[in-house]
Amino acid sequence: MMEKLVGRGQKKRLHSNDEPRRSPRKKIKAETDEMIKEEDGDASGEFSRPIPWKKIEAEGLDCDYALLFSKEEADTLFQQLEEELVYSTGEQAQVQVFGKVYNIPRKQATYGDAGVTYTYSGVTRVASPWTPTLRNIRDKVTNTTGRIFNFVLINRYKDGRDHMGEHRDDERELDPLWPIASVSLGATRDFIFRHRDARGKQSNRRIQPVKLELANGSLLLMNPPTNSMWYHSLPIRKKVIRPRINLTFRRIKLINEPKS
DNA sequence: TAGCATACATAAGT
DNA sequence: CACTTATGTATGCT
Repeated sequence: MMEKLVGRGQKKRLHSNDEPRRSPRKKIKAETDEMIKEEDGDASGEFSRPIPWKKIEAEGLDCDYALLFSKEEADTLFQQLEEELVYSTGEQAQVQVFGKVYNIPRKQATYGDAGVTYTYSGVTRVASPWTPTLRNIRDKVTNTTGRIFNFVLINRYKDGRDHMGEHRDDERELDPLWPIASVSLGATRDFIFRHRDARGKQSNRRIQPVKLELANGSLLLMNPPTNSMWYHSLPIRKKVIRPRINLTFRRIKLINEPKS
């Protein structure tokens, strides 16, 4: 149970087949340098603020990454959320997988506009009303991306043992043409994408996984068709001892008039 | 080495 | 009926 911690270069492990460092200050890492392009604050673009974005691309994968909050801002937001948020308990904190019931290895909460619901592994959750801090973060994301979101799924990982298995966010109630905006607060965690055709034993395709570090105060935009082509996961990292709160802002289609 | 990371087999319901 | 997501186990890496 106890950690032996002692920081032995946690960051380096992401570079497995290492090459000479061409850009030592990169805040995120991918398998190849080609996947990441600097897009330093082109304010003439569709984004309203000159934040340095990084583009992460692979076959069918399209993400934008930026540091949205300073460390001080992020730490404050984290503490405010720790006081404000109420996480699911009881049955709402369990998942039924293949007939077996498991406790979710993390904590979850759902907030959003009135009337929005979200179904995850057969369990429907109702969005609680936005809290002040969530509104702040949501508005910052909207101002930065030009996108409006009506829902946020929050996952809290108390340490590196809390995790999330490989999955796609491709629920039917999600607008497939809308990006998902993922805000990270607290401990840095590894984040792994795997192409859907590169899973399992007998997949002919050898598409390398894309590995990122999601830092305190960062925003990761997952643009279509990333979420249908790639699975993602937040793997166990036993050396991580601090908590992380992740907020994934989404657009949920209102299910008033479902198509038969 | 011991411990960690990763890949895969596996569970039964929709 | 293809797909689901967490756990357990095997194996490789450092």
